[in-house]
Amino acid sequence: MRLGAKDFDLASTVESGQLFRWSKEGDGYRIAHRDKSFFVSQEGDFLEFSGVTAAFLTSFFGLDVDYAAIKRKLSKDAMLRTAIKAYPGIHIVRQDPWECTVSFLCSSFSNIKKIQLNLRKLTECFGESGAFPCPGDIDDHPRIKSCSTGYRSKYIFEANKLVDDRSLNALKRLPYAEAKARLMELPGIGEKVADCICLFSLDKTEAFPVDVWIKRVIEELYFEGKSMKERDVRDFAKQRWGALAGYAQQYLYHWRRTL
DNA sequence: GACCAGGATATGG
DNA sequence: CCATATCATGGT
Repeated sequence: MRLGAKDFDLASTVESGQLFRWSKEGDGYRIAHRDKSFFVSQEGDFLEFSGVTAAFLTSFFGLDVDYAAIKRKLSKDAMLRTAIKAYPGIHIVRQDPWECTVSFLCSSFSNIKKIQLNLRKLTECFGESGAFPCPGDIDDHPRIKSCSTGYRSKYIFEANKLVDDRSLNALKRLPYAEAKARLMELPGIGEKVADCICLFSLDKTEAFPVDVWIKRVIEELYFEGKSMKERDVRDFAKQRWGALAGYAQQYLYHWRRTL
């Protein structure tokens, strides 16, 4: 199937650290998410895809969002304009909240390769016929640990007992601050992980996850390399970009990492 | 508020 | 082969 995708870059969107269960396949990507597995490739302004509906893909990759308008506003910032020019087609994905939660519980003090390994093993270990396990299914602590999750295993084990799809999806209807506060009630979810879940699965575009890379790039571009507190980085982003802070984060993150 | 453990992988020397 | 860095959090 074929779908128009203007102002969208599949490669940088998939490879910008939002998604973990994907691999290159032929001239495109095989992407797994919850119970879905689909193939996508891009030729110019069109996506060639199979395994999901066009409606799913449109929502998943945010093809219904006016990125031209977002970039126009953010490009008033000279620093940000450079990052946007480097990868102008990056989109924020709309993930499933549960898979997103488990993914970023795995992410703490880790790296992308290892997170991918964790999620591959968790899916093999607890999932049914290749699908990502549902809330309630990841219920064996020693086996979670055997998925190379280390000290994060107890967080995954607890989160699996404490949430379900309905409660997580209900967070989409709450204001950002409330959704984030609810997520942070779960063990292992602090400010950074909560912001990732808000931005990548709950449509909270004002969320600004602060990791080592974002902290570094904000210090370099806006504060002459002087060391900042994470709290101050978040406050700066909120003040400067407001509801578009999440988009700014993604452009800056991918640009700085691929420098 | 600053420091530290905990667990595994990839990369560079 | 060893040293080092890695998309943080919770406890002290």
